[in-house]
Formats: sequence, structure tokens, C-alpha cells
Amino acid sequence: MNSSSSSPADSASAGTDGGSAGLATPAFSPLYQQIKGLILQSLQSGEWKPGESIPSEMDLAARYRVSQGTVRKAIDELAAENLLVRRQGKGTFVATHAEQHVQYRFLRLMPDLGDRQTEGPAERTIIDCRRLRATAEIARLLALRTGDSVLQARRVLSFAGRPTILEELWLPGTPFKGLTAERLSQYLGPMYALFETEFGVRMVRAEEKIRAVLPDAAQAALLKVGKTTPLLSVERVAYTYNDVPMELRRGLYLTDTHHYRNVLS
Amino acid sequence: MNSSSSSPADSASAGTDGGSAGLATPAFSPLYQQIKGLILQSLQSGEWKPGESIPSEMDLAARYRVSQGTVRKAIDELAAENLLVRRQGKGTFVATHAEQHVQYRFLRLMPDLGDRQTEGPAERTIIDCRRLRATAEIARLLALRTGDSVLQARRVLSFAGRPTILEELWLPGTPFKGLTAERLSQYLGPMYALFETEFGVRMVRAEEKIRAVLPDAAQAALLKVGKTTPLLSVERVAYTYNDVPMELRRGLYLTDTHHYRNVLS
DNA sequence: CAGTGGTCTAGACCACTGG
DNA sequence: CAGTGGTCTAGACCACTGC
Repeated sequence: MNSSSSSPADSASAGTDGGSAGLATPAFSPLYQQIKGLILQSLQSGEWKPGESIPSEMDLAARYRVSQGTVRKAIDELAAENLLVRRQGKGTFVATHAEQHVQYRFLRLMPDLGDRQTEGPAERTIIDCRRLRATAEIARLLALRTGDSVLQARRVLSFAGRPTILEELWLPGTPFKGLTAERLSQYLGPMYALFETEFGVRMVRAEEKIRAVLPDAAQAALLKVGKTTPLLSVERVAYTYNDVPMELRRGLYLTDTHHYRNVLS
Repeated sequence: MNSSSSSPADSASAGTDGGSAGLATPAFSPLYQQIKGLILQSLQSGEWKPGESIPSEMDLAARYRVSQGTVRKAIDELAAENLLVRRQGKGTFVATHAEQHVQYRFLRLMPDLGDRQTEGPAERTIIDCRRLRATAEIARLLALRTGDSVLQARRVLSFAGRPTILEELWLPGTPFKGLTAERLSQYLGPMYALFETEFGVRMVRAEEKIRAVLPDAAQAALLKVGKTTPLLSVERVAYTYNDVPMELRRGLYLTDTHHYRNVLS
């Protein structure tokens, strides 16, 4: 790229901020970060959809008027964040929760013996799916206002016929308009895949807070355990692009034959 | 690097395996992976110690007879795995559990209100530290043989005067010869920092299995809770270089004012 | 075979740190 | 100011995929 050309094609230059502006941080941003931002925009806008391939590195380099290496570094970071998937010889693809042989990417509960494969698929039972008004707490976690419309769904997951997970989840009403218990029960595959294909909402990142709790009477009944059986309480907030929260999920996990697995590094 | 030169300096070439060898995988390994391996060797051998800086990228490039970019990619991966830390303008340093303002890197228990900073340091009480023979299970997890010598230590961590974590840990006897309850209680700072400075054992990675449990009478007494208080059971195996297990730790976490935090991506 | 991502190089220049 | 890591380029070649 010449020093005189204005690049990347459609965004401001990366040069040192020559203006005044007082105490603002210089905010130097390398070219590849700007390219990364442009690619992110195309992902959000739906120009490239989950499962599809994005243009080749050479094509993107031409489009943004930068070298292949710069595009490469931008894609590297997006791939490290699991937004893109590289496949040598084939291309770079938009990550998806569907058709990905790593199903249930966000579920960390594992059987004590064997792995998710050997255990077989979970049986899912939808309890209900209702439209509600957000409480102050739900609203805060979903970045809504108290009283805004939200969808609440509850379900039980069973492994080998044994109820193991009781989940309660809240979704902002507007983006998920039209979601019903029927659609939830009829859909095969991960719930996040349904969100992608039916509502165009792609979950990208999530945070979980884990505690040990005892169930109340209703919870104990649904999981078919005694009232003194300790359970893992897992509160998850899942985010789409740009750190926008799109789901609050509260799960109770039975951990007598399963455990929550985590890797620290 | 010329196509005729033999490089990297002290290891086999990366070229396609022209030999016979039957069904062995082709096992093509890029140059930067080999460089990464050589750097890892120097870390293990103690040529560069925790907290110290390693040679500059240019120096390493000269040493291994490759370009700076190749060394850079090797270091990038080691930095992504938290084995090295880059500091622009200063150099690249061997990561350490000591003197790192990210204390307790492997502890995921957070106060519900505020963060680790505002909460203040934990009070630590060593209960005991004994030399034992490994049971079959302990031996399996630490890659030892049943009956091998192991050290067992137990302690309580309190936050704001409140007992919150009860930990029991096992260490292989040989590398940790000489560890006593006194040294554990007198040492200030993270336990993993003591392992580094006193025993040359650097923990690099860990895996945790989490469950909800009820305490037995002894555990309830030490944590000053009732026998029906649900607790998080956290079983951790920590590894040094080369995936060698070096510690088994079983923790019970009180989660009424704290939670285990995890990030999914 | 052409097209893709993956590796490697050599060189230029920039941003940050400390003497 | 010199030395470090960080960015960017241009070009060559390699490994993998699928036609």
C-alpha cells in the first residue's frame, strides 16, 4: 500500500491523530484491526451468513486495498474468537451452531464416564414458553427496561432417560417475536441453531456464574430428586456481536453422574 | 533461509518425509512449530527462568537461523498459551505466578459484589501437611504408581473473616521434597509462586471438574456451615510443561456470597 | 489443474521503553 | 537515542481440496 493512498478503502486512516482534542487517548489503531472491524460489520449485516464462506483472502485484500498478510491477521483474530472457521484448501467460513460436529458448544456438562458422543443425544421436554414483562433484574441483565416484553421458556433435558438439566431462559421480546413452545419442541438440533436460522441471532460469547444450591419443591419434582440433593446453579448471559446480551439462561444441573468441565490456562 | 541450508540450527528439517516407514503419518511440521518446540525446551531446562526476559526476536532468529517472522509466530503461540508475556519496547518474558498483578490466575471464585481487588487478600490457614502413600485414584490422576510417596496438604481460605474455601491437595513426593506446613504458612503470595521459586515447578495449565455436594461433618465444621449447606466441589489437576500432572487439588467453595465465574467463547 | 489457506522470507517503518 | 516488540508489504513456495 502506498503511503499516499487512502486506505482501507472505506474507513478513516490509521495515522497518528494529528488533531487537538485535548485529553482524548491517541487511539492508534492498526490497519488489521480496522479490517477486522469491517469484516465484523459484514457479519452483523448478514452479508455473509452462518455456514457460508466469505471471500478469499486475496479478494478481501483487493477489496480493502491492503496486503494479504493484513487481511490474514484480521481473520486470524476472528477465527481465534470462533467467529470464523478456516479450512485449508476450501476457504474461510462463518461459524455456526448448526451442522457443526461440535454440538452444544456452550454446554460444559459432561458425563463422568465416556463423552458426549457415547452418551447419545439428549431428550428435550419443553415445559412452557410464555410472553412476560421483564422484572428489574431480568431487564438489567438483558440491557432492557423494566416492564419490557420478554419471552420465557422452560425445559428439561434428560440423558439416558434421566432428567439432568432444568433450564429457564429469557429472551428479549422484539428480536424473538413469534417464538412458541411448538417451534421449540419441533426443532431438531441445538437451540442456538434455531436462533440463527429462524431469527438471525447468532450467539458469539457467554458468561456463566456458577453456584451450589438446593432445589425448591417444584424444581425437585421436575428433576425427580429429593429436596436435599445439591445442584449446580448455572446462570448464563449470552451475547451476539458487539457485546449485546440476547439471552439469560438459568440452569440447574444434576451432578451425580455428570460434571461441569472447565479448562484453565 | 536458503533451500539448501540445514535448519533450524539444531533440529531435523521440516521437509516432506521422503523415507519409507510404511503407515506413519506424513507428520509435516512447519518451521515455526519446531522453533516453538526448541523455545519450550529452553523453558523447561531452566535456561530462561520465570520472570526473566528471553532473547530478542532478532537474536533468536539468528540463533535458529530463521527469519524474525518465523520466531515471531512461534512466540505468538506461546504467548497465547500464557507461557510467555510480550511487552512492547521491553522484551518478551517468561510468565510467572509471582509478582504478576493477575494474582490467583487459576482461582475462578469471585465475590458477588465488587472484584478480587476490593475484597482484599485472603487469610490462609494451613491445617496440616503430611507425607502419605498414593491411593490408586490419586496415583492415576498424578500419573504415579499406587503406593508412591505423595504430599498432602489441607488449608482454609477466608475472605473478610469468613471461611470460604476448604482445599485438600496432593503433590508428587519427589519434586516437592522438603515442603512442610511451616514453609506453606510462612510464604506470602500464591502457592504456585512458591512452587516456582522453591521447587522449580511451573504450573502451566489445569483442568477442573465441578459438582454440587453436601459437606461431611468434618468439612462442615471447618467451613463453619450446616450439614445441609450445598457447596461447590472443584477437582483440579494442574500440569507443568509437556502435560505432566503435578498437582491434584480438591476444593469446597462456599457460594452464598461468591460464585465461580466462567467465560465461554 | 486451479484455487484456497498456510508458511517463510526480507526489508521497511512505527510505537513504546528506558537510559 | 538505541533497542524492543508491532505493523505492513510483496513475493515465493507449500499443502490441501475438489473439479
